Amino acid sequence: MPPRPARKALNTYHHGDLRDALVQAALGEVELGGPEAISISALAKRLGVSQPAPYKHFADRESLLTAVTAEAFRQFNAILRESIGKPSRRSKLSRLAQATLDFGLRRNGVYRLMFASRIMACAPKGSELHVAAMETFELLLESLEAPAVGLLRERSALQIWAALHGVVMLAEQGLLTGQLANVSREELVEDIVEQTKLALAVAIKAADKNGR
Amino acid sequence: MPPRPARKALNTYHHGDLRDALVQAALGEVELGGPEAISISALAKRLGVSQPAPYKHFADRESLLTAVTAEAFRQFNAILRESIGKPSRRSKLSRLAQATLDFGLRRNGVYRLMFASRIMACAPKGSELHVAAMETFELLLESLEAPAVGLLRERSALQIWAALHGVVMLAEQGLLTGQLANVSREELVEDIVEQTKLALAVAIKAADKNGR
DNA sequence: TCTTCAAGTTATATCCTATTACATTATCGT
DNA sequence: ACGATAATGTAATAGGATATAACTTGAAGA
Repeated sequence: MPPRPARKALNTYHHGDLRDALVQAALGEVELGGPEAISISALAKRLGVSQPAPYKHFADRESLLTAVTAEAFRQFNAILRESIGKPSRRSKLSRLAQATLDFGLRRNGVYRLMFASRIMACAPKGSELHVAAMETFELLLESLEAPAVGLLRERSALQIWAALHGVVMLAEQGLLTGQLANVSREELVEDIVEQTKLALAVAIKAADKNGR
Repeated sequence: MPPRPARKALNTYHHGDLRDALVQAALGEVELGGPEAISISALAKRLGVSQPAPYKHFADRESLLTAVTAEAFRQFNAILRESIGKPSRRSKLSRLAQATLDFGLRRNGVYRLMFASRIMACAPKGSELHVAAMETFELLLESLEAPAVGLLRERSALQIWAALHGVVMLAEQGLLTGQLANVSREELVEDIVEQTKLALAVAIKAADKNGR
C-alpha cells in the first residue's frame, strides 16, 4: 500500500501531496534534532519517494528550510493567539510570555530554527516567512495592554520580546546555574513581565509630564 | 614552502601546530558563514594538510566545533574584560552591554555558535567550554555595580543578559522594523540597562523595607 | 483523443565525514 | 648516541548527502 493516502492520486507513482508532507515531516525532524537534522534524502525515504523527488518542490535544502520555518511561525502564532484569547486572571502579556517560554523549551529545535538560524536573516521583506514572523510581533503588541502608543509601545514590546528569547536560550543551554537554578523559569518570566510594565508606567508618566 | 611556519617542525611532513591552526581557521569560517560553514576537509585543504589529518586532533566535527566555541568564549571574555576595565563616564554595565551588542552584530556567526547552537547544550559541567561560558556570566555579575547580592543580583544579571541576547538576535534577523528601525541599537541597549537598574533599585528598596 | 505539463523515476557527479592501514618524525629511557 | 614507542602525518576507501540530467508516468484541458 502507498505510504500516504494522498489527496488525489491513489496510484503509487504520484504522491499527491508531497510538498506539504515534506514540510510536516521536516518539522518533526527539526523538533527532535534542530535545523541541522533535516536531510532531504532521509525525508524522501521516510515518505516512500525517490531521493530526488523533493527537488520538484524545493529548489534546494535551504528553500525547504524556509518553508518549514514559515510553517513553524504559523503554528506558533496560532498558539499565541489562543493563549491571548482564553480568559484568565492573568494579563494577556503574561499569558503570551508563558506560552512563548513553553514553546521555546518544549519544541526547542523548532524554536532555534525560527529565532536562531540564519534562515530568517535571509528572508526578504514581504516573503511568506517574513510576513509570518511579523505577525508574531503584531500579536505581542496586541497583548501589551497599556496606554502607550507608537514608538514607546514598540520599544516596550521589543524589550519584553528580547528578554523572553534570552531566557529561553540561556535555559536551554544550561546557563541558568548558581542560585538561579532554584528559581522556576515561570517565575523569571513573570519578573520580566512585571519589570517591563513598571518601566513602561514610569516612561508614560514622564511623557505625560513633558506633554502638559 | 609550507603553508604555516609552524612552531617546531620545519619539514613539510608535520605541521607542528595543527590543532590550534584548525581552531583559528574554523573560527574564521564561522565568522562569515555561521556554524554550518565549518568543513573539516575544506579546513584541511586550506591548511595544506591531508583531509583526514584533523581527525588526529578531534574525534569528529562536533568536537572541533566544541573547541572552537570554547575559544570564541575566551576571546569574548577578553573583550568584555577590556570593556569593563577602561575608564569611561558610562557605567561598567553599560559598557559591557554595548560591547556585547557590538560583538553580536559584527561577529554574528561566532555569536550564533556561542549562544544559539546545540553545542553549548551538550557541554558537560566542568568542561573547557562550560568553564569559559560561566566566566562570561561572572564578568556580567562583576559589571553590575549595585548593592544587591545573592539571588537578587543574579536575577538582575540574567534579565539584562537575556534582553541583550534578544536584541542581538532580533536585529540580526531583520525583525527590528516599524518605528523601531529608526532607533539605534545602542539606544535600545541603553534602555535595557536603565530599565534593569530601575527595577533593581525598586526591588532593593522593597527588600530593605521588609528587612527592617 | 491527443497533447502537454507537473510530478515522479533512475543514474550519476561531487562533496563531506569518518575509518583503516601505513609512513614519518619526535621524544624519552637506557 | 640509540632504539623503542607514541604522536602526527598520508593514502585509500566506504558511506551518505546534495544536486543535476535525462527519461517516464499519468492527469487534465484544448
